[in-house]
Amino acid sequence: MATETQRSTGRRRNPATRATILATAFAVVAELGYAGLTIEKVAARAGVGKQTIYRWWPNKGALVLDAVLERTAGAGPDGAPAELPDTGDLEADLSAVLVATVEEFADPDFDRALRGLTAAVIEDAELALAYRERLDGPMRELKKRRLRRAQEAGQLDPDVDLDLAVDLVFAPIAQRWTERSGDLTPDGARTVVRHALRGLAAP
Amino acid sequence: MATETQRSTGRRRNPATRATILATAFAVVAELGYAGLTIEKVAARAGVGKQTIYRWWPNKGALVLDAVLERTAGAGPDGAPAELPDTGDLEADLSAVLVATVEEFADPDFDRALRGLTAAVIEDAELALAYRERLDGPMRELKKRRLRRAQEAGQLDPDVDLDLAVDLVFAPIAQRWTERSGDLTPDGARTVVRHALRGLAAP
DNA sequence: TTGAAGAGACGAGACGTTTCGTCTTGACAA
DNA sequence: TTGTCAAGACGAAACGTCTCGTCTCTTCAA
Repeated sequence: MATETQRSTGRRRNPATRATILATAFAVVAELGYAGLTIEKVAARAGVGKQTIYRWWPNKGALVLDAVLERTAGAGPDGAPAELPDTGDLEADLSAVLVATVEEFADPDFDRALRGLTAAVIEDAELALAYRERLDGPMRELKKRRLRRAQEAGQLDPDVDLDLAVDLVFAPIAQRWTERSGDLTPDGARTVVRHALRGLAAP
Repeated sequence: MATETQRSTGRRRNPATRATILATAFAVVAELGYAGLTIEKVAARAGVGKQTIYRWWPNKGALVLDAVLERTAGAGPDGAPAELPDTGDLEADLSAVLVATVEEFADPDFDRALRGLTAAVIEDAELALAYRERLDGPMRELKKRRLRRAQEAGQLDPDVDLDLAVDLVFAPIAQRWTERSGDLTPDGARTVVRHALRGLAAP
């Protein structure tokens, strides 16, 4: 999946081609959805041979994962933001993160691309592993770090499992997004954080 | 989607054929996943003409929704269970429901079928609407009814929105299932309920 | 009361189209 | 010499539409 660093003889891989393919894949999945995305379509639009795609990505899912990753990684300076905000006010910090997430979902391109990736991840266990390791995992780690500091500061139940805490804070909004079961508003996000934290507070 | 009650001339729809198609569709999606499910495959296995499927279902998604619905509906006597348990102990009642959900997910057939449906729902807004109206909505209504009684009994913050409360209690486990981000255990389910209810308790 | 006429469901499968993933070719860069 | 690249041919599979002949069921006139 394009993460090898092997030195070898022969012509080297063209990074511009890789970038073009990923940008095109993102555009296609944003426009037509995951089901509507076709390797042939991406190849044609990117002005690239099909084999050039098949050489580097085993299937649609891997391609879309890389395409989304390329976009979200662009948020931070060298990959991902190194740390979540920490002003000492846990509720405000988590609200800021969740509100930012809600605003990302409001972008139709990002919404459709992420929907495509999520649909693929649900069915494909192998892709789900790659997704966890490269997208969800790092983000979850940041959340856990922030919560751990709060826990050490006595703002959180010291016995609570941090993975559970992350789920309690972030899953309700994520779930609402996948199932389209309600509006996604900044206010709603803040209310979720308030109640979740109340449930996780030190006794 | 087979809910019309129009009287008309001509041969009537055969309920046995409908049942066979839905059972076959469930089996196929359980075995091969949503991406692996093909109308042709269902038709062949069910011993049915393709047109007989296309006549009644516009696409894969609608077919799988009906197939899953047919199964889950079989749980209750005349459709769905009319009410969630209400022993007066809110935490125990909700834990029982969530533990039952976790156990359903442990059935590989049900797991894969529901994964297929969820994958389709994420991408298809129209199918998502049908899913909400026929599967998620009725279940959510039961949950809200149970929570409303608790609210009236003073066990819950009277100002909290019931939809938010449902999400806070049930989304963490659901999210963990879709993303395969952790084990699904009865104990984990009970812990989620405990903390979620603490966050929703009357102040 | 009956029985022909019509409407629509059904199984079977042919049809043109699209996409799949593999493979080949010739140019080109390390 | 080795590997990347664009281009596209290739057979297999599934798509969704259609036509066919058979079968039930309703309607209506005799």
